[in-house]
Amino acid sequence: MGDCGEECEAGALDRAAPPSDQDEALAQLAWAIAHPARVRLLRLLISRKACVCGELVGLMPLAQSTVSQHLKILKDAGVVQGEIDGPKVCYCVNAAGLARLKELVGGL
Amino acid sequence: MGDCGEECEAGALDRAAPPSDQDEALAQLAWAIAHPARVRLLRLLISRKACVCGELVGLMPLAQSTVSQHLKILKDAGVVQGEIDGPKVCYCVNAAGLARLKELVGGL
DNA sequence: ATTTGTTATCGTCGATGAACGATAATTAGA
DNA sequence: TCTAATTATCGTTCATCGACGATAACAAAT
Repeated sequence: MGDCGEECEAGALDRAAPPSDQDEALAQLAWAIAHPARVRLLRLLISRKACVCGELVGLMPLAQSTVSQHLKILKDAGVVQGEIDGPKVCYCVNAAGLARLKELVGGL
Repeated sequence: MGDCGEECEAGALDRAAPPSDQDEALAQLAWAIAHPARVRLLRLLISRKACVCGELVGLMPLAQSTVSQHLKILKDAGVVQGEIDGPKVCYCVNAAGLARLKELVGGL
């Protein structure tokens, strides 16, 4: 499994450096999908099984306000996007945000 | 950007289904890296700039107990692995866990 | 203008996260 | 055995999350 055999000492590296922007960006994106409900919402939007908020609510075992909160979190993180469509709101994936998430995770 | 133009209605899908195992697994892994300090720790271990807990502490602007907690979280999530090496503990990446994270995120 | 339907926000509550200092546990060496 | 060094755990404090019901905000139709 893990190969911790050889000693590996810290090279010349900033001592106690503050978190880098990349670290913060990844942490923020990861946090957006760090909840089963949000993962589910994201998957539903990706598969385009549903777009309108009301439909999403119907597919989740959660109250409308709770789903709205989760959608807001996904939106604030830039993973999801919402367009007003009459009295309803049609959510869809923000391709750029999702790509960035994949890129940052893949680049680990 | 987003193409929310066409209507997409929900097909035949379980109403209010509980979160699937995959959703929970991804959420759990994502949560492990949903904090800048943990991302940084993971990056340090990936680049093998440091393995021993003490060195990691020296590279973070956090108390020893806090770093230990974050390492425990990463370990519990299966992203990191620790082997006892004398009085010290040598941490290293759990390749399988990291691969699973990448796989789940990439599969979105 | 009023009503109806849809979504966002507010306020609250219980649970959990994040940080720290202090202390225990463990191991190697004197 | 006792000490020194390293790491994990405990207990506390403050802040934030997650969930809900209730209510406000908004658009369309009557």
